[in-house]
Amino acid sequence: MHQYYQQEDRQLVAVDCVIFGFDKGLLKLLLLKRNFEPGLGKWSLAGGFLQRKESLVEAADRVLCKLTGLKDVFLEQLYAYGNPARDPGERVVSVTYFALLKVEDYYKDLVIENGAHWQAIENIPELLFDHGEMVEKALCRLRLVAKSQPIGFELLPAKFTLPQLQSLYEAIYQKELDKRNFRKKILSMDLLDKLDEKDKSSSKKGAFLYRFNTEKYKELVAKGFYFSLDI
Amino acid sequence: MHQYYQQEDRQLVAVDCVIFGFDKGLLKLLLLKRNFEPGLGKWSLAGGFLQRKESLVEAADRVLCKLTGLKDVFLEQLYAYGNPARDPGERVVSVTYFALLKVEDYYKDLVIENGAHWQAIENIPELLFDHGEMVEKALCRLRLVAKSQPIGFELLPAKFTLPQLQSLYEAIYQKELDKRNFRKKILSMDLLDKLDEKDKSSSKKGAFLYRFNTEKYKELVAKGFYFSLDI
DNA sequence: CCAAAAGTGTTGACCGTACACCCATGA
DNA sequence: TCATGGGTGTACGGTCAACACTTTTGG
Repeated sequence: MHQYYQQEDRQLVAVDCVIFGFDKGLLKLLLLKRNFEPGLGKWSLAGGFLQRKESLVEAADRVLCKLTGLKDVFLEQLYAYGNPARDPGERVVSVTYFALLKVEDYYKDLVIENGAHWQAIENIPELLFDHGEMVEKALCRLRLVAKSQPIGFELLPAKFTLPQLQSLYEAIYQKELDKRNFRKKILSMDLLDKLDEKDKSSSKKGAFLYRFNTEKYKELVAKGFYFSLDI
Repeated sequence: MHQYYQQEDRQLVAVDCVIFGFDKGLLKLLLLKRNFEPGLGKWSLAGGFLQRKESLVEAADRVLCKLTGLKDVFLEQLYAYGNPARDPGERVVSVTYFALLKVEDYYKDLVIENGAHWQAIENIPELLFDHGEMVEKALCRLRLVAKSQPIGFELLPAKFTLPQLQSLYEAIYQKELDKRNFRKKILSMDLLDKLDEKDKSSSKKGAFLYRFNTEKYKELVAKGFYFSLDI
Protein backbone atom coordinates (compact mmCIF):
# COMPACT_ATOMS: atom_id res chain seq x y z
CA MET A 1 0.00 0.00 0.00
CA HIS A 2 1.21 3.46 -0.89
CA GLN A 3 1.88 6.02 1.77
CA TYR A 4 -0.10 8.92 0.35
CA TYR A 5 -0.55 10.87 3.55
CA GLN A 6 2.88 10.44 5.07
CA GLN A 7 3.29 13.88 6.59
CA GLU A 8 0.00 13.95 8.52
CA ASP A 9 -0.47 13.54 12.29
CA ARG A 10 -1.82 10.23 13.55
CA GLN A 11 -3.97 9.98 16.66
CA LEU A 12 -5.25 7.48 19.14
CA VAL A 13 -8.92 6.72 18.48
CA ALA A 14 -11.09 5.18 21.16
CA VAL A 15 -14.66 3.96 21.43
CA ASP A 16 -16.64 4.43 24.63
CA CYS A 17 -19.96 2.64 25.20
CA VAL A 18 -22.87 4.13 27.07
CA ILE A 19 -24.79 1.01 28.06
CA PHE A 20 -28.29 1.29 29.49
CA GLY A 21 -30.15 -1.49 31.23
CA PHE A 22 -33.54 -1.70 32.84
CA ASP A 23 -33.96 -3.58 36.09
CA LYS A 24 -36.66 -3.51 38.75
CA GLY A 25 -38.27 -0.39 37.40
CA LEU A 26 -35.02 1.56 37.21
CA LEU A 27 -33.07 2.64 34.19
CA LYS A 28 -29.42 1.88 34.86
CA LEU A 29 -26.05 2.66 33.38
CA LEU A 30 -23.09 0.29 33.22
CA LEU A 31 -19.96 1.72 34.83
CA LEU A 32 -16.46 0.39 35.47
CA LYS A 33 -13.76 1.28 37.92
CA ARG A 34 -10.78 2.35 35.85
CA ASN A 35 -7.75 0.17 36.63
CA PHE A 36 -4.94 2.10 34.99
CA GLU A 37 -3.59 5.61 34.79
CA PRO A 38 -4.50 8.28 34.03
CA GLY A 39 -7.70 8.38 36.05
CA LEU A 40 -7.08 5.15 37.98
CA GLY A 41 -9.90 4.37 40.41
CA LYS A 42 -12.49 6.62 38.75
CA TRP A 43 -15.83 5.41 37.45
CA SER A 44 -15.88 5.33 33.68
CA LEU A 45 -17.72 4.04 30.64
CA ALA A 46 -16.64 0.83 28.94
CA GLY A 47 -14.06 1.85 26.39
CA GLY A 48 -11.09 0.73 24.37
CA PHE A 49 -8.85 1.76 21.52
CA LEU A 50 -9.69 1.31 17.88
CA GLN A 51 -7.45 -1.26 16.24
CA ARG A 52 -6.01 -0.81 12.79
CA LYS A 53 -8.11 -3.41 11.05
CA GLU A 54 -11.56 -2.96 12.59
CA SER A 55 -14.35 -0.48 11.97
CA LEU A 56 -15.66 1.76 14.73
CA VAL A 57 -18.74 -0.32 15.33
CA GLU A 58 -16.65 -3.48 15.36
CA ALA A 59 -14.50 -1.92 18.04
CA ALA A 60 -17.62 -1.04 20.04
CA ASP A 61 -18.92 -4.59 19.63
CA ARG A 62 -15.59 -5.99 20.74
CA VAL A 63 -15.47 -3.79 23.83
CA LEU A 64 -19.08 -4.57 24.71
CA CYS A 65 -18.61 -8.30 24.18
CA LYS A 66 -15.44 -8.38 26.25
CA LEU A 67 -17.29 -6.72 29.09
CA THR A 68 -20.66 -8.44 29.00
CA GLY A 69 -20.22 -11.51 26.84
CA LEU A 70 -23.05 -10.34 24.57
CA LYS A 71 -23.29 -9.95 20.80
CA ASP A 72 -26.08 -8.54 18.63
CA VAL A 73 -27.16 -5.68 20.81
CA PHE A 74 -28.81 -2.50 19.63
CA LEU A 75 -25.72 -0.34 19.18
CA GLU A 76 -25.78 3.13 17.75
CA GLN A 77 -23.14 5.75 17.21
CA LEU A 78 -23.61 8.90 19.21
CA TYR A 79 -20.90 11.47 18.84
CA ALA A 80 -17.15 11.96 18.39
CA TYR A 81 -15.26 13.81 21.11
CA GLY A 82 -12.03 15.41 20.03
CA ASN A 83 -10.96 18.07 22.49
CA PRO A 84 -7.15 17.76 22.52
CA ALA A 85 -7.08 17.91 26.34
CA ARG A 86 -9.96 15.56 27.07
CA ASP A 87 -7.63 12.73 28.07
CA PRO A 88 -4.64 14.01 30.05
CA GLY A 89 -2.61 10.91 29.14
CA GLU A 90 -2.44 11.65 25.44
CA ARG A 91 -4.59 13.19 22.75
CA VAL A 92 -7.38 10.69 22.11
CA VAL A 93 -10.37 11.11 19.81
CA SER A 94 -13.25 9.13 21.26
CA VAL A 95 -16.33 7.94 19.40
CA THR A 96 -19.24 7.00 21.65
CA TYR A 97 -21.82 4.29 21.06
CA PHE A 98 -24.87 3.53 23.03
CA ALA A 99 -26.41 0.17 23.72
CA LEU A 100 -29.53 -1.12 25.40
CA LEU A 101 -29.39 -4.39 27.29
CA LYS A 102 -31.83 -6.57 29.11
CA VAL A 103 -30.41 -6.78 32.60
CA GLU A 104 -30.92 -10.47 33.13
CA ASP A 105 -29.69 -12.39 36.06
CA TYR A 106 -26.77 -14.25 34.52
CA TYR A 107 -25.61 -10.95 33.30
CA LYS A 108 -25.26 -9.35 36.65
CA ASP A 109 -22.73 -12.01 37.66
CA LEU A 110 -20.79 -11.54 34.45
CA VAL A 111 -20.75 -7.83 34.94
CA ILE A 112 -19.70 -8.08 38.56
CA GLU A 113 -16.89 -10.48 37.64
CA ASN A 114 -15.53 -7.79 35.38
CA GLY A 115 -15.61 -5.18 38.12
CA ALA A 116 -18.53 -3.44 36.45
CA HIS A 117 -21.59 -2.07 38.14
CA TRP A 118 -25.15 -1.08 37.22
CA GLN A 119 -25.89 2.39 38.52
CA ALA A 120 -29.36 3.95 38.51
CA ILE A 121 -29.36 6.98 36.22
CA GLU A 122 -30.88 9.26 38.85
CA ASN A 123 -27.68 8.85 40.79
CA ILE A 124 -24.63 8.78 38.55
CA PRO A 125 -21.33 9.61 40.30
CA GLU A 126 -18.71 11.88 38.82
CA LEU A 127 -17.11 10.16 35.87
CA LEU A 128 -13.72 10.02 34.18
CA PHE A 129 -12.73 12.81 31.79
CA ASP A 130 -15.72 13.91 29.68
CA HIS A 131 -17.71 10.71 30.24
CA GLY A 132 -20.39 12.63 32.15
CA GLU A 133 -21.03 14.74 29.08
CA MET A 134 -21.23 11.58 26.98
CA VAL A 135 -23.89 10.14 29.27
CA GLU A 136 -25.95 13.34 29.08
CA LYS A 137 -25.92 13.21 25.32
CA ALA A 138 -26.79 9.52 25.34
CA LEU A 139 -29.83 10.17 27.53
CA CYS A 140 -31.04 12.84 25.14
CA ARG A 141 -30.61 10.46 22.25
CA LEU A 142 -32.33 7.65 24.10
CA ARG A 143 -35.39 9.85 24.64
CA LEU A 144 -35.37 10.95 21.04
CA VAL A 145 -35.01 7.45 19.67
CA ALA A 146 -37.62 6.06 22.03
CA LYS A 147 -40.09 8.40 20.34
CA SER A 148 -39.53 7.20 16.82
CA GLN A 149 -38.80 3.54 17.40
CA PRO A 150 -40.41 1.00 19.66
CA ILE A 151 -37.06 0.79 21.35
CA GLY A 152 -38.30 -0.35 24.71
CA PHE A 153 -38.35 -3.95 23.61
CA GLU A 154 -34.58 -4.10 23.58
CA LEU A 155 -34.61 -3.48 27.30
CA LEU A 156 -37.24 -5.98 28.35
CA PRO A 157 -37.44 -9.76 28.39
CA ALA A 158 -39.05 -11.45 25.37
CA LYS A 159 -42.36 -11.66 27.22
CA PHE A 160 -43.42 -8.64 29.19
CA THR A 161 -46.51 -6.99 30.59
CA LEU A 162 -47.89 -3.59 29.64
CA PRO A 163 -47.31 -2.21 33.15
CA GLN A 164 -43.65 -3.26 32.84
CA LEU A 165 -43.35 -1.56 29.46
CA GLN A 166 -44.99 1.55 30.85
CA SER A 167 -42.64 1.75 33.79
CA LEU A 168 -39.72 1.51 31.35
CA TYR A 169 -41.01 4.50 29.40
CA GLU A 170 -41.57 6.32 32.66
CA ALA A 171 -37.94 5.63 33.60
CA ILE A 172 -36.71 6.89 30.23
CA TYR A 173 -38.74 10.08 30.34
CA GLN A 174 -38.57 10.52 34.09
CA LYS A 175 -42.24 11.25 34.35
CA GLU A 176 -45.47 9.43 35.06
CA LEU A 177 -47.68 8.48 32.15
CA ASP A 178 -51.41 7.91 32.00
CA LYS A 179 -52.16 4.18 31.93
CA ARG A 180 -55.06 4.40 29.48
CA ASN A 181 -53.36 6.73 27.04
CA PHE A 182 -50.16 4.70 27.14
CA ARG A 183 -51.97 1.45 26.33
CA LYS A 184 -53.95 3.10 23.58
CA LYS A 185 -50.83 4.41 21.88
CA ILE A 186 -48.77 1.27 22.25
CA LEU A 187 -51.52 -1.10 21.16
CA SER A 188 -52.52 1.10 18.23
CA MET A 189 -49.08 0.45 16.71
CA ASP A 190 -50.31 -3.12 16.32
CA LEU A 191 -46.85 -4.57 16.97
CA LEU A 192 -47.55 -6.50 20.15
CA ASP A 193 -48.99 -10.00 20.29
CA LYS A 194 -51.06 -10.66 23.37
CA LEU A 195 -50.33 -14.08 24.88
CA ASP A 196 -52.65 -16.28 26.89
CA GLU A 197 -50.32 -16.26 29.86
CA LYS A 198 -50.40 -13.91 32.78
CA ASP A 199 -47.58 -12.70 34.97
CA LYS A 200 -48.66 -12.74 38.59
CA SER A 201 -45.38 -11.68 40.12
CA SER A 202 -46.50 -8.16 40.84
CA SER A 203 -50.23 -8.42 41.49
CA LYS A 204 -52.89 -10.84 42.54
CA LYS A 205 -54.96 -10.32 39.45
CA GLY A 206 -51.99 -10.82 37.16
CA ALA A 207 -51.15 -8.93 33.96
CA PHE A 208 -51.25 -10.41 30.49
CA LEU A 209 -47.92 -11.04 28.83
CA TYR A 210 -47.16 -9.62 25.39
CA ARG A 211 -44.53 -10.33 22.82
CA PHE A 212 -43.05 -7.87 20.36
CA ASN A 213 -43.76 -8.93 16.79
CA THR A 214 -40.43 -8.42 15.06
CA GLU A 215 -41.68 -9.59 11.66
CA LYS A 216 -44.50 -7.07 11.57
CA TYR A 217 -42.07 -4.39 12.66
CA LYS A 218 -39.56 -5.17 9.91
CA GLU A 219 -42.35 -5.27 7.36
CA LEU A 220 -43.57 -1.83 8.34
CA VAL A 221 -40.08 -0.35 8.43
CA ALA A 222 -39.41 -1.79 4.97
CA LYS A 223 -42.54 0.00 3.76
CA GLY A 224 -41.11 3.24 5.08
CA PHE A 225 -43.51 3.45 7.96
CA TYR A 226 -42.52 6.03 10.53
CA PHE A 227 -43.45 5.64 14.16
CA SER A 228 -44.08 8.59 16.31
CA LEU A 229 -44.59 7.54 19.88
CA ASP A 230 -45.20 11.01 21.13
CA ILE A 231 -45.15 10.42 24.83
CA MET B 1 3.80 14.10 29.15
CA HIS B 2 3.73 10.40 29.98
CA GLN B 3 3.19 7.81 27.32
CA TYR B 4 0.43 5.81 28.93
CA TYR B 5 -0.95 4.18 25.82
CA GLN B 6 2.29 3.36 24.02
CA GLN B 7 1.32 0.02 22.54
CA GLU B 8 -1.91 1.19 20.86
CA ASP B 9 -2.48 1.79 17.14
CA ARG B 10 -2.64 5.39 15.94
CA GLN B 11 -4.77 6.43 12.99
CA LEU B 12 -5.25 9.25 10.57
CA VAL B 13 -8.34 11.28 11.51
CA ALA B 14 -10.01 13.54 8.96
CA VAL B 15 -12.90 15.96 8.97
CA ASP B 16 -15.16 16.29 5.93
CA CYS B 17 -17.63 19.15 5.59
CA VAL B 18 -21.04 18.84 3.96
CA ILE B 19 -21.77 22.45 3.09
CA PHE B 20 -25.22 23.49 1.94
CA GLY B 21 -26.06 26.78 0.30
CA PHE B 22 -29.26 28.24 -1.06
CA ASP B 23 -29.21 30.19 -4.26
CA LYS B 24 -31.94 31.13 -6.73
CA GLY B 25 -34.47 28.79 -5.20
CA LEU B 26 -32.13 25.81 -5.26
CA LEU B 27 -30.48 24.03 -2.38
CA LYS B 28 -26.87 23.44 -3.34
CA LEU B 29 -23.90 21.47 -2.10
CA LEU B 30 -20.29 22.61 -2.19
CA LEU B 31 -18.01 20.18 -4.02
CA LEU B 32 -14.33 20.16 -4.93
CA LYS B 33 -12.31 18.39 -7.56
CA ARG B 34 -9.78 16.29 -5.70
CA ASN B 35 -6.24 17.25 -6.73
CA PHE B 36 -4.20 14.41 -5.28
CA GLU B 37 -4.18 10.64 -5.14
CA PRO B 38 -5.94 8.48 -4.28
CA GLY B 39 -9.10 9.56 -6.08
CA LEU B 40 -7.49 12.37 -8.09
CA GLY B 41 -10.02 14.17 -10.29
CA LYS B 42 -13.13 12.97 -8.41
CA TRP B 43 -15.70 15.28 -6.90
CA SER B 44 -15.43 15.32 -3.12
CA LEU B 45 -16.46 17.12 0.02
CA ALA B 46 -14.18 19.71 1.58
CA GLY B 47 -11.96 17.78 3.94
CA GLY B 48 -8.64 17.74 5.72
CA PHE B 49 -6.70 15.92 8.39
CA LEU B 50 -7.05 16.59 12.08
CA GLN B 51 -3.92 18.14 13.50
CA ARG B 52 -2.47 17.17 16.84
CA LYS B 53 -3.37 20.34 18.72
CA GLU B 54 -6.86 21.17 17.44
CA SER B 55 -10.30 19.85 18.31
CA LEU B 56 -12.55 18.27 15.69
CA VAL B 57 -14.70 21.34 15.29
CA GLU B 58 -11.62 23.55 15.05
CA ALA B 59 -10.38 21.35 12.24
CA ALA B 60 -13.76 21.68 10.49
CA ASP B 61 -13.66 25.47 10.97
CA ARG B 62 -10.15 25.58 9.58
CA VAL B 63 -11.04 23.52 6.52
CA LEU B 64 -14.18 25.57 5.90
CA CYS B 65 -12.36 28.87 6.32
CA LYS B 66 -9.54 27.82 4.04
CA LEU B 67 -12.06 26.98 1.37
CA THR B 68 -14.59 29.77 1.69
CA GLY B 69 -12.92 32.46 3.78
CA LEU B 70 -15.80 32.35 6.26
CA LYS B 71 -15.90 32.04 10.05
CA ASP B 72 -18.83 31.70 12.45
CA VAL B 73 -21.02 29.45 10.40
CA PHE B 74 -23.61 27.07 11.75
CA LEU B 75 -21.48 23.91 11.98
CA GLU B 76 -22.67 20.68 13.45
CA GLN B 77 -21.12 17.28 13.84
CA LEU B 78 -22.85 14.55 11.91
CA TYR B 79 -21.22 11.17 12.11
CA ALA B 80 -17.89 9.35 12.28
CA TYR B 81 -16.99 6.97 9.46
CA GLY B 82 -14.47 4.30 10.32
CA ASN B 83 -14.63 1.48 7.82
CA PRO B 84 -10.97 0.40 7.50
CA ALA B 85 -11.25 0.28 3.70
CA ARG B 86 -13.13 3.53 3.14
CA ASP B 87 -10.02 5.35 1.92
CA PRO B 88 -7.85 3.12 -0.27
CA GLY B 89 -4.79 5.26 0.46
CA GLU B 90 -4.61 4.44 4.14
CA ARG B 91 -6.97 3.73 6.99
CA VAL B 92 -8.61 7.07 7.82
CA VAL B 93 -11.36 7.72 10.34
CA SER B 94 -13.44 10.64 9.11
CA VAL B 95 -15.74 12.81 11.17
CA THR B 96 -18.28 14.76 9.14
CA TYR B 97 -19.65 18.21 9.87
CA PHE B 98 -22.37 20.05 8.12
CA ALA B 99 -22.66 23.75 7.52
CA LEU B 100 -25.22 26.11 6.06
CA LEU B 101 -24.06 29.16 4.15
CA LYS B 102 -25.67 32.09 2.50
CA VAL B 103 -24.51 31.87 -1.10
CA GLU B 104 -23.71 35.48 -1.62
CA ASP B 105 -22.07 36.84 -4.66
CA TYR B 106 -18.57 37.53 -3.36
CA TYR B 107 -18.60 34.01 -2.21
CA LYS B 108 -19.09 32.47 -5.55
CA ASP B 109 -15.86 34.04 -6.80
CA LEU B 110 -13.98 32.86 -3.75
CA VAL B 111 -15.31 29.39 -4.17
CA ILE B 112 -14.51 29.30 -7.85
CA GLU B 113 -10.97 30.53 -7.17
CA ASN B 114 -10.51 27.48 -4.99
CA GLY B 115 -11.73 25.11 -7.66
CA ALA B 116 -14.94 24.52 -5.79
CA HIS B 117 -18.41 24.35 -7.24
CA TRP B 118 -22.00 24.71 -6.04
CA GLN B 119 -24.02 21.75 -7.25
CA ALA B 120 -27.82 21.56 -6.95
CA ILE B 121 -28.74 18.69 -4.65
CA GLU B 122 -31.16 17.14 -7.12
CA ASN B 123 -28.20 16.42 -9.30
CA ILE B 124 -25.16 15.33 -7.30
CA PRO B 125 -22.53 13.40 -9.30
CA GLU B 126 -20.80 10.30 -7.99
CA LEU B 127 -18.49 11.28 -5.16
CA LEU B 128 -15.14 10.16 -3.75
CA PHE B 129 -15.05 7.17 -1.39
CA ASP B 130 -18.07 7.19 0.96
CA HIS B 131 -18.82 10.90 0.50
CA GLY B 132 -22.15 10.11 -1.18
CA GLU B 133 -23.27 8.32 1.95
CA MET B 134 -22.16 11.30 4.02
CA VAL B 135 -24.30 13.64 1.91
CA GLU B 136 -27.34 11.38 2.31
CA LYS B 137 -26.99 11.43 6.05
CA ALA B 138 -26.48 15.19 6.05
CA LEU B 139 -29.70 15.72 4.09
CA CYS B 140 -31.61 13.62 6.60
CA ARG B 141 -30.15 15.64 9.42
CA LEU B 142 -30.88 18.91 7.67
CA ARG B 143 -34.55 17.94 7.38
CA LEU B 144 -34.67 16.84 10.97
CA VAL B 145 -32.98 19.97 12.28
CA ALA B 146 -35.08 22.23 10.10
CA LYS B 147 -38.10 20.89 11.97
CA SER B 148 -36.91 21.73 15.44
CA GLN B 149 -34.96 24.91 14.78
CA PRO B 150 -35.69 27.92 12.62
CA ILE B 151 -32.61 26.93 10.69
CA GLY B 152 -33.59 28.48 7.44
CA PHE B 153 -32.29 31.86 8.49
CA GLU B 154 -28.71 30.66 8.26
CA LEU B 155 -29.22 30.15 4.56
CA LEU B 156 -30.85 33.44 3.68
CA PRO B 157 -29.69 37.04 3.63
CA ALA B 158 -30.36 39.14 6.76
CA LYS B 159 -33.49 40.56 5.15
CA PHE B 160 -35.69 38.14 3.29
CA THR B 161 -39.27 37.75 2.11
CA LEU B 162 -41.70 35.07 3.16
CA PRO B 163 -41.88 33.64 -0.37
CA GLN B 164 -38.08 33.30 -0.30
CA LEU B 165 -38.21 31.53 3.05
CA GLN B 166 -40.93 29.25 1.81
CA SER B 167 -39.02 28.28 -1.30
CA LEU B 168 -36.06 27.40 0.93
CA TYR B 169 -38.19 25.04 2.98
CA GLU B 170 -39.59 23.60 -0.23
CA ALA B 171 -36.04 22.96 -1.41
CA ILE B 172 -35.12 21.29 1.87
CA TYR B 173 -38.16 19.03 1.93
CA GLN B 174 -38.40 18.63 -1.81
CA LYS B 175 -42.11 19.28 -1.80
CA GLU B 176 -44.50 22.15 -2.31
CA LEU B 177 -46.02 23.79 0.73
CA ASP B 178 -49.28 25.66 1.13
CA LYS B 179 -48.64 29.40 1.23
CA ARG B 180 -51.22 30.21 3.89
CA ASN B 181 -50.33 27.37 6.20
CA PHE B 182 -46.64 28.11 5.87
CA ARG B 183 -47.10 31.76 6.78
CA LYS B 184 -49.34 30.87 9.67
CA LYS B 185 -46.78 28.49 11.15
CA ILE B 186 -43.77 30.69 10.60
CA LEU B 187 -45.39 33.86 11.89
CA SER B 188 -46.91 32.09 14.89
CA MET B 189 -43.38 31.45 16.16
CA ASP B 190 -43.21 35.20 16.62
CA LEU B 191 -39.53 35.35 15.72
CA LEU B 192 -39.70 37.46 12.59
CA ASP B 193 -39.78 41.24 12.53
CA LYS B 194 -41.69 42.65 9.59
CA LEU B 195 -39.88 45.61 8.05
CA ASP B 196 -41.38 48.55 6.20
CA GLU B 197 -39.42 47.76 3.05
CA LYS B 198 -40.51 45.66 0.15
CA ASP B 199 -38.47 43.56 -2.20
CA LYS B 200 -39.67 44.07 -5.75
CA SER B 201 -37.09 41.93 -7.48
CA SER B 202 -39.48 39.08 -8.13
CA SER B 203 -42.88 40.68 -8.49
CA LYS B 204 -44.57 43.93 -9.35
CA LYS B 205 -46.47 44.15 -6.13
CA GLY B 206 -43.38 43.45 -4.08
CA ALA B 207 -43.08 41.29 -0.95
CA PHE B 208 -42.43 42.64 2.52
CA LEU B 209 -38.99 42.00 3.94
CA TYR B 210 -38.57 40.35 7.32
CA ARG B 211 -35.67 40.01 9.69
CA PHE B 212 -35.02 37.13 12.05
CA ASN B 213 -35.07 38.33 15.66
CA THR B 214 -32.02 36.64 17.16
CA GLU B 215 -32.53 38.09 20.63
CA LYS B 216 -36.05 36.73 20.94
CA TYR B 217 -34.81 33.40 19.69
CA LYS B 218 -32.01 33.18 22.25
CA GLU B 219 -34.40 34.21 24.99
CA LEU B 220 -36.84 31.47 24.11
CA VAL B 221 -34.12 28.85 23.78
CA ALA B 222 -32.72 29.88 27.18
CA LYS B 223 -36.19 29.28 28.63
CA GLY B 224 -36.10 25.76 27.24
CA PHE B 225 -38.61 26.49 24.53
CA TYR B 226 -38.81 23.79 21.91
CA PHE B 227 -39.80 24.57 18.36
CA SER B 228 -41.59 22.09 16.26
CA LEU B 229 -41.94 23.34 12.72
CA ASP B 230 -43.85 20.32 11.55
CA ILE B 231 -43.87 20.93 7.87
C1' DC C 1 -63.80 -9.19 52.51
C1' DC C 2 -60.42 -6.08 51.41
C1' DA C 3 -56.16 -4.26 49.55
C1' DA C 4 -53.60 -3.77 45.41
C1' DA C 5 -52.74 -3.76 40.80
C1' DA C 6 -54.96 -4.58 36.02
C1' DG C 7 -57.92 -3.16 32.81
C1' DT C 8 -61.26 -0.15 30.20
C1' DG C 9 -63.96 4.83 27.07
C1' DT C 10 -65.40 9.38 26.47
C1' DT C 11 -64.95 14.24 25.89
C1' DG C 12 -62.92 18.73 24.83
C1' DA C 13 -59.06 21.31 23.13
C1' DC C 14 -55.78 22.01 19.90
C1' DC C 15 -53.36 21.52 15.60
C1' DG C 16 -52.64 20.40 10.83
C1' DT C 17 -54.57 20.49 6.33
C1' DA C 18 -57.21 21.64 2.53
C1' DC C 19 -58.91 25.08 -0.07
C1' DA C 20 -60.18 30.15 -3.37
C1' DC C 21 -60.25 34.76 -3.90
C1' DC C 22 -58.68 39.75 -3.81
C1' DC C 23 -54.65 43.06 -4.09
C1' DA C 24 -50.98 45.90 -6.00
C1' DT C 25 -48.36 47.21 -9.74
C1' DG C 26 -45.16 47.40 -13.87
C1' DA C 27 -45.30 46.69 -18.44
C1' DT D 1 -55.86 46.53 -18.63
C1' DC D 2 -53.94 42.49 -17.66
C1' DA D 3 -50.60 39.19 -16.13
C1' DT D 4 -47.93 38.05 -12.19
C1' DG D 5 -46.82 37.05 -7.79
C1' DG D 6 -48.25 38.67 -2.80
C1' DG D 7 -51.33 38.35 0.63
C1' DT D 8 -55.41 36.67 3.54
C1' DG D 9 -59.40 33.16 6.69
C1' DT D 10 -62.27 29.28 7.58
C1' DA D 11 -64.03 24.69 8.32
C1' DC D 12 -63.13 19.81 8.99
C1' DG D 13 -60.92 15.81 10.95
C1' DG D 14 -57.58 13.59 13.67
C1' DT D 15 -54.75 13.30 17.68
C1' DC D 16 -53.46 14.20 22.49
C1' DA D 17 -54.55 14.80 27.29
C1' DA D 18 -57.44 14.63 31.12
C1' DC D 19 -60.20 11.99 33.80
C1' DA D 20 -62.83 7.49 37.44
C1' DC D 21 -64.62 3.31 37.97
C1' DT D 22 -64.82 -1.94 37.67
C1' DT D 23 -62.40 -6.43 37.86
C1' DT D 24 -59.67 -10.05 39.84
C1' DT D 25 -57.74 -12.63 43.41
C1' DG D 26 -54.37 -13.84 47.24
C1' DG D 27 -54.07 -13.25 51.85
